[in-house]
Amino acid sequence: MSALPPASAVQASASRSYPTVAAAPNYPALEERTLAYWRERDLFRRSVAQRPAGERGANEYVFYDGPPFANGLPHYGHLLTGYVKDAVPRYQTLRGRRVERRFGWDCHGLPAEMEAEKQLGISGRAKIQEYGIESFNAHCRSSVMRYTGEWQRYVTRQARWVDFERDYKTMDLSYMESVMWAFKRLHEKGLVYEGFRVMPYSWAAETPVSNFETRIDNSYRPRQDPAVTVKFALAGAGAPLVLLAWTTTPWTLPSNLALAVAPDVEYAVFDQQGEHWVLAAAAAARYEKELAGAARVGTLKGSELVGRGYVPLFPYFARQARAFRVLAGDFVSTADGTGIVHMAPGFGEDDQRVCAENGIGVVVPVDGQGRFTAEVPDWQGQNVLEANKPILQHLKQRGVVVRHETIVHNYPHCWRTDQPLIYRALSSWYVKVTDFRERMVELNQEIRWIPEHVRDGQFGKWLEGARDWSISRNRFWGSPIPVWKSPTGKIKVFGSIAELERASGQRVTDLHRPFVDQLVIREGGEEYRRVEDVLDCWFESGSMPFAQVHYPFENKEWFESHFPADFIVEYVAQTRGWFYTLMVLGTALFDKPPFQTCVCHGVVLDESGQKLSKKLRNYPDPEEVFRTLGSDALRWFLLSSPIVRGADLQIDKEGKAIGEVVRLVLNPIWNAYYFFTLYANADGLRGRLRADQPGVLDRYILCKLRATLEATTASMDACDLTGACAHLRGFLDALNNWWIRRSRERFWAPVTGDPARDGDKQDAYDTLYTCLHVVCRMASPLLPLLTEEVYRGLTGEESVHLTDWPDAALLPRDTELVADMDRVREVCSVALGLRDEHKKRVRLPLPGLVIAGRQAQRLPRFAELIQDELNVKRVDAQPSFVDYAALRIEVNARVLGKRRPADMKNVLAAAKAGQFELVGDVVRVAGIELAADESTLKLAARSGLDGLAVQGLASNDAVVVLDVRTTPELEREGLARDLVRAIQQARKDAGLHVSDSIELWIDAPDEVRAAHDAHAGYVREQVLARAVHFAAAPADAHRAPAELEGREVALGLRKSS
RNA sequence: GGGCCUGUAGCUCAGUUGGUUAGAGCGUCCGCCUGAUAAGCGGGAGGUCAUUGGUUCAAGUCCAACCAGGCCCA
Repeated sequence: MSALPPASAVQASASRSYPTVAAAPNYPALEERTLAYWRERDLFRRSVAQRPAGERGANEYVFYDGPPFANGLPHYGHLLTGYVKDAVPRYQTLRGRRVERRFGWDCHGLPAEMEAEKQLGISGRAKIQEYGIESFNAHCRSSVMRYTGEWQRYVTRQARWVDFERDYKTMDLSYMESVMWAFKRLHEKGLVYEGFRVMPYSWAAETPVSNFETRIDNSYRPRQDPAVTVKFALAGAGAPLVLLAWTTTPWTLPSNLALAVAPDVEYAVFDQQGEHWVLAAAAAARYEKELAGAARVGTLKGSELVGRGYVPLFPYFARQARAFRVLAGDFVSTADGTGIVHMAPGFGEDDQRVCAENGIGVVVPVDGQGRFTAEVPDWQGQNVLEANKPILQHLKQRGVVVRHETIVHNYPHCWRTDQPLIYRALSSWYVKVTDFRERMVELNQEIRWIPEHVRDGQFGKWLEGARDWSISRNRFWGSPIPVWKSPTGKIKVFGSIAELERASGQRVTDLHRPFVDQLVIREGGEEYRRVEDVLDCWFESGSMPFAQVHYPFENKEWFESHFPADFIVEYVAQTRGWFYTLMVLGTALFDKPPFQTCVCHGVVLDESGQKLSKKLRNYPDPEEVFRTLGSDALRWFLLSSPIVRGADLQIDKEGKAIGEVVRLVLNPIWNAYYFFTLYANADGLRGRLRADQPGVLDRYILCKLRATLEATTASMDACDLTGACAHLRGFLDALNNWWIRRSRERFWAPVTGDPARDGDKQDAYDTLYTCLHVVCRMASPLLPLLTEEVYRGLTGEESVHLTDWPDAALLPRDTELVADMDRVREVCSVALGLRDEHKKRVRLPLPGLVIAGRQAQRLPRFAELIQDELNVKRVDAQPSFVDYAALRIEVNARVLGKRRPADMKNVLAAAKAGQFELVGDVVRVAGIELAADESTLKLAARSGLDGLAVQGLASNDAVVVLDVRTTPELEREGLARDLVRAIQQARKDAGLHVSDSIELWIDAPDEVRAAHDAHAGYVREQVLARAVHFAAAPADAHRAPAELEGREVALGLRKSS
């Protein structure tokens, strides 16, 4: 295998085993080097290429890229999605799968058009037509790709591997042809129709928006609107009955054609100065003021009102057939308003439906820009929302307004123009989603959602309530609706360019408007012209599984083996967007769920829970984070947080939390690597990949490594990146803060030639090497840049991303050892606590430690380790702790609870109070004899013994007894260690290398000299002193004053040759 | 009005099929340690597990109601 030296090892000398590693690396610089290296080596492509696709793609892991719209710069949300889109495929690649990753661009749609309008300084459909659709679309085409360079830079910098060259664009001719095909297939299946229906409409953008476009991206915002109650006078004989109706859209009153009541609701009649006002009895309390002085004179069921005619409020549509009657409405509630609903079928969904059921037609006296038409001459040309005021004024003058107030409610706004939407009847093309809704609900059960609740919650519920999807937009920049109409209303639908060319007799090289509009089809003496609309761009994003490969015109087999996707990811709101449109088209066209695993991540918020906003600048600049902390830190920060499981994530403005990742994750890996190379180079040794080391410490960490690997594998298999991060961090702690700490001396032990000692040294190298080797591969999807640097430095191989995921079977499994060692760590922790409490510094040796308890017998093999860690002269184990502590009984509630539930209260209370009998092995509590597995004997509390410090373990089944009685010899030894420590610090301050020998001067009180003399060999060996002088240091030596337990010491040292 | 999610230490979050004394990281204070580690270790302070009821021998955990926040839908 060819192996260039890693970038950081350019100056590595031949005699060294490993590159010279910086103690404190500049991560961003390191990342830039690695990115350049990947590029030079074409590693992404090769990492994909080296994995076989398998028979009909059997070995492929299929990933779909949700197309972003490149009209703005990427923000944290995109970066997060990008990290997930990268980490999962990297993992699967290491697992041996082939994972193609093609970048996609969303090009069509309103955002592009709005941007173009802004740039061209024109606004509105009329202006665009005046400007020319051809030039307008040409402008869209170029402006839509404006930020692609920026995107590519961000995506590359975040170390996301994705193919920008074989990308797909929704505006490509091949893509659009596939979309056209999809439309025709739906039409053939009878799933497309043209209808005249009320839908959300943006008068500012002059286009309808689909029901789910209004739901994405928080388009509902508080808005102030008038809320008025107006009087409708019932026609006919008898007392003048007046119905009170409530509305927040006074501008729809001129189009009123009916009133609706709930048939089962009780309506009250009040006599108000001769008029008989009618409103729901439940609503009367809300009108206390208006009804002041009015007497309730009667009660009517809603059904009694149904069918009654009333006097039109306005003259405009007074002659409308069957209109101006009271209808029964199933949607009428008394929760707000009067329980009587004014109906304008042109401007409300319920209104239209109920009116249609009662044979009342639709009137829409409002034009495309939201202005009244000539049908309402009094306000002709006025924007309907602005007309609210004059209309109200007019009605007030006529005395029909009972109440006028202002309310603030959540109202949908156009996501592009920020203007309030209106509801308005329009002609539009629909996908008959309601026809196969049930099937979508079924297929949804086959999808694994992360988080799980999305399946039956947000997404499942949405599917159950799915409505027909309006897919036409009367705009310009988009895929055309491939429908041609004749003057007599006959239609032709085309599903390919070839069909279109045949029918029109013209070459077709572009499906965009206006070219496609010029194609006229003459047949049967009629001229067919295309309906003007273009497709909702969401139809195109939902088409990406097949349109990206120009299916079915090309790549038929490919598509069939690459649908559905194994994995997709986007933020959770895409349940209304991309996830949904994929589902609709996947079900309608192929009767399959379009993806098998879907990760829905949450939203990145600032530290106070606000959405990130460019205006507020309430988040750290991503580029700045890349420049100062690096991409891996940001990646880990995001992937390790619950945001990947759908929760929200708060990010502080300074990016402190990202900096912590450097300290807590990156540095530990780097430091272990640094430590390894430092000594390996000094010793001229290399580490080997092996796992049969006999020492308990090595075996422990290798077992721990295996457990970590197994857990991480399971997490990654489940796309649980957060879990994987947690497992890895746990391991790093054990490796750095236990294994390395306990093993340091093995590394700096001199090479002796004695096989036993040298073998242990090699074991240490091999263990650390193996751990790092496995960690790098395991962490490579989560820290692709850092692990690349470390892995290459360690192995000399080309790339960690070309290797395989480690095999757990090659590592030892010994759960008992792991449990024992974790217990040893706890013993040490407790003993250090005792030392602290008794003010016995660790450098001061203590005579001994006793571990007492049933499990203690397992600990002798760790005695040396403990002795070393705690600086005690001996470690003993005792099977029973009765000599050191009182006992109490701990009831195993789970077990006993099953057998004697009713007695639990008494037993537990007695046990807690320490009331129990112990006869031999039999425990009796509160008169009940407990079986062996129903209780455990534990320590009650620590009890001090003379000269002994005692403390129980957290499990309370063993006790640590530290002998804290010191002797003059021990004090001397402690002092000698203090001396060594001071000299080591001086060495470090003098800038000496760990292997430099020194000449040493000590100017110190007699006690220090005595301590030194008693341990002279130890001191000299520890500090690599060739000679020690008890005198003041010469002028050319490095001098260091020190204080040893209150004694002033003047040290001097000089590197000796 | 409805659905989904969340509410646990100053902050960010874990908390198994209900089981006795609710944890971690960060921050903070004190101490220790330091030939890899702008690091590490030990300890202290910091909690009415949002609230209220219920089920149960036993509730952070299950149920109901309610409050607050987020998302989604009316």
